[in-house]
Amino acid sequence: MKSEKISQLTTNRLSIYLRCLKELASEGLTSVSSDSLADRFHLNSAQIRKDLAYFGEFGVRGVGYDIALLRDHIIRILGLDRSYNLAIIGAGRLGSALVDYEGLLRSSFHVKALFDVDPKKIGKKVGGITITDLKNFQSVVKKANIDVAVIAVPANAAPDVFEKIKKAGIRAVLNFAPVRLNADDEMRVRSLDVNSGLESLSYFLTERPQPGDKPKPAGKARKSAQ
Amino acid sequence: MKSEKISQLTTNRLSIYLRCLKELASEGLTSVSSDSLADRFHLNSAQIRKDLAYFGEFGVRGVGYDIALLRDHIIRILGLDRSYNLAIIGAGRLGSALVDYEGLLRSSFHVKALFDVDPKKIGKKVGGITITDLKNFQSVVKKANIDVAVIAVPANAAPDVFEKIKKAGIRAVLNFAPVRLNADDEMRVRSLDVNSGLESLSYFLTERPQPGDKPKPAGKARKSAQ
DNA sequence: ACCTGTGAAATCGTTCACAGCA
DNA sequence: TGCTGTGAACGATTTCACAGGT
Repeated sequence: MKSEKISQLTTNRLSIYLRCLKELASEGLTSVSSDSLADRFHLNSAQIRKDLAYFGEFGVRGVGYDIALLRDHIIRILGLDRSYNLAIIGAGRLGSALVDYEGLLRSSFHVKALFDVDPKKIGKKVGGITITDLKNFQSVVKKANIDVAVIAVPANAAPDVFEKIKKAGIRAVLNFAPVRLNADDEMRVRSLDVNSGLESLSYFLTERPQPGDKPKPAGKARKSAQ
Repeated sequence: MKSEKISQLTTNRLSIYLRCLKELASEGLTSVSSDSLADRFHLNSAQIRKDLAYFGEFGVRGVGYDIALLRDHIIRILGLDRSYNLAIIGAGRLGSALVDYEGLLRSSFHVKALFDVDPKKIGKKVGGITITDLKNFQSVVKKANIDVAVIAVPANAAPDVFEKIKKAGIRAVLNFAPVRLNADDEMRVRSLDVNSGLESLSYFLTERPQPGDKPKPAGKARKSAQ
């Protein structure tokens, strides 16, 4: 508990716990122990306790956690007790889908701007948001007080867009393009990348006969079949 | 080296290395050292070497790695040298966007079926794929030899859809719904969850004054201010 | 009796540093 | 000399197991 650094693994799990607590709350439950929470959602109870302990003592020994209370604590810890303005770059199918994604409606995140470079799209509306020319990115971002940029453009356009985001001083990026974006320490990029997801599934489906009967030497021409 | 278990972190990085190698190859380069690869893409060269070493000796001491060769090795390791049939469940904006997502076009993954429950959608086409009634899931999955299911339905529908996927014997799932799906060991679920992504950004943006000056005891009523 | 919070142990992952090959 | 492959050191994360509240 001292002022240690909190690992990202921990905060990602807080996000999961929050979702679980919301589900329990919606069932009308009021209290839960780390064990029952773990059983129900396939988590580890010691880890739940440890994760929470980094931030305070939210439970009562012998009793468990008050669901509503713990939920609100996690909301505060994650910074979800305020609202964030999003800008989406790329008004293709994905970008448009995000504008009125149901999950965003009840959340702390609100789409305030949608950009594209296609003159045929600029000026049109998607879910109440007018598509703006990417040329005006910087000024619109300032005016709308954007906190988070969402990259929903094709891979080849993503690096340029990322530079624009950097220049505009936006510190948080959600990236859907299948590219590596090199962020400095001032920024945080989260990539939700369909390809990586599928590739990891591919590895899982590839039943390796043995994970360790590998080909041997490298070299360009096999020295001889011998 | 020995038949150790390969960590998921390693295979995820292979996916990244693959992307990097493709980029280098497209620039006409033929050879690269772990150091230059690391510099260029902000990776760690020792880690690259170690990750690769789990699967074989792909490099040449004093020289480096042959880009095309290493790329092909990783493709084989990840099981990307064959093709996979996808079924997408949910023909909303997200599901439809995925059907002709550019990233999928040049990949090993091919959308073979698209399901929905909405009678108004069933029978219509999206990017060459006819939307099928979810009722026929099991039989269509068998006929089309589906390897991977993609969940693109609202959160409340996701658990039922997941059960259907399980019953149909599909072992790999890409989940876009913001819910926890409890997979057994036979299955692998990868969740690409917009909400978790945003919540992790939210934590990052929440400048904690000190990560460790927490509230203290819990308990319902403070015993006294004393 | 029950359940949290937490040191200590165990496990897992990363980085170092260098032997050995081209 | 240059760069890989790899034990060994280090660091991070998870799990155990129990002291201490209620």
